[in-house]
Amino acid sequence: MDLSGYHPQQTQPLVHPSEDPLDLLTVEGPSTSQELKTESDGRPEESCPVCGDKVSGYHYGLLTCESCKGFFKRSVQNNKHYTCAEQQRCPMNPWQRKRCPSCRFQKCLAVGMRREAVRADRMRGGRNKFGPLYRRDRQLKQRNVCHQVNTAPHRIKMETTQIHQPAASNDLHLMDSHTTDPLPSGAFYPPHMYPPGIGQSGEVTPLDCSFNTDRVLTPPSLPHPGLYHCNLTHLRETQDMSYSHSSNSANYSAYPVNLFTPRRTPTSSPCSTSSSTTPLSQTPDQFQHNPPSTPVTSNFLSQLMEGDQDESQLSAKVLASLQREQANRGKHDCLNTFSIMCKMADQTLFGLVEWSRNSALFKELKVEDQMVLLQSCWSELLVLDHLCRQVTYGKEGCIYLVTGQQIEVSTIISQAGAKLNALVSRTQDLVSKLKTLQLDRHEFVCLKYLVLFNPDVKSVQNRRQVEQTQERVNRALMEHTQQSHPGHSDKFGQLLLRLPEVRSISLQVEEYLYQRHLVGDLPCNSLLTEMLHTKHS
DNA sequence: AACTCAGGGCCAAAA
DNA sequence: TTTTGGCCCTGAGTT
Repeated sequence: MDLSGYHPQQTQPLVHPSEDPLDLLTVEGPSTSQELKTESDGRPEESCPVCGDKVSGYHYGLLTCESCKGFFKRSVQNNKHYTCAEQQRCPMNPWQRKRCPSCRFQKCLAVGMRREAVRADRMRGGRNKFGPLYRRDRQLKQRNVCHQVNTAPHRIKMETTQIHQPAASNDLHLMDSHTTDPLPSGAFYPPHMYPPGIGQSGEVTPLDCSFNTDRVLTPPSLPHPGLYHCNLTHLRETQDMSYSHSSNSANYSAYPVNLFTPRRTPTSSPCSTSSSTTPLSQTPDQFQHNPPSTPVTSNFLSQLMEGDQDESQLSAKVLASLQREQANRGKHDCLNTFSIMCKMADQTLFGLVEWSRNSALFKELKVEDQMVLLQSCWSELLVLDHLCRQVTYGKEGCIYLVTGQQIEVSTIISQAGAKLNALVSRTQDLVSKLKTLQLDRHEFVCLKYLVLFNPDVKSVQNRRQVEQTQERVNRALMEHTQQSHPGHSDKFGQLLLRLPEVRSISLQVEEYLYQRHLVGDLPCNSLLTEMLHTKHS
């Protein structure tokens, strides 16, 4: 047993800016984040993502040690059901892995080991269906090692490709983009370039999956120990994290390490969705409503509005990302609906993190406080962002996606499971209430700030500063609502009353996503997954 | 045909 | 007695 190199929290991210087509296949799939060391002969020597022991080869979808291979095999073959005597947070290392089979098995699943790879017929020998992916993964690793040797340290780690199972039934249809969409999707995709499953204007595009039953296999190598028990404190320590990589690769593994790294120039981020200079003509009329305000409030509100996300840019970015993902997969290997939704959410989340990072108020905080605040409210921001989109663009009975596409709520209800249905219903109820309140862009931005600057978050160091900012935003929101809707004296109070519901929905979203993650449905190494892990670790 | 390597089985050791 | 984990066998896929 070689533990000399076991450092669960330390990963050496790499980047491999090759022009090799293989790179295109790798850029958006879940990454291989297992720790990667280099032996003297240049072969990669990795630690098991479950327990950190020495890897013996690819087993059931990813590189693991012999011990976890055997454990996983026995657990699946014997249909074991373990129960954790603690709080399902047992430490997993070579010395303690035997203590709690429940946590061990959960972690096996969480890091991406595949039940399907354990043969029901118990036939020995031969190769499984993951063979080509193991090979590709290995090639990438090898190249990463070479590149790591030849280039500077602290780069973004290469990713592996995703593999696909035959499409499930229960097709879900996406409706075409809205007629008043901020970004006509057709403008970005000539017909022949349209990724399968991504609707084009005027078409009804089937997606080969359902919310409930679809399963796309995760890649052979998934998260690393540092991800499973991650905290994001390593983010700010990482140097030389170039944002530019996400422009052509949307490298998910790049997100976490990039979040709190100072950017070289304000314009260097292709992912930036901020656009104080973006013409408002791209936004709906209701968002252009800019009532007269007192100079003080007006200035502060203007400050808050700076860097507000531009829907068209975000939409373009997400669409482009999905297109790349699908192009990398080939026409017979479509993303399923749930994966598409996750990727949309992931991109949106990245945009929200960018938004906060661009905020002058947020930048005044210590990096540590920025991290804990974002870790605390990311799902609320996502929910608010979704609500804002529905109130602004959504039609009755439809859910408007960040890409400009729409899904009929009835379609979702008919195909999704109970939990997702409950979530959709709750959210749609809230959308109705907010539509009644006629929220404008300023008010949504204020709500986002109120959620972000939450002085109640544990371990905030400069609580006073957070509190003061929240109070300022609160005041600005109050004055704005009074001035913009003088006939609606209680609008301010009504808005604040919606926040607990936002909070509650966001927690439900987190719970739902985490459960799907545990069964391997969530794309690994997304910012989404990272945030989920941070909260659950 | 030889080689590769991932899944399965075996069994001594550990719990 | 059950579980673990290292080692070896098997055989489909690759060279």
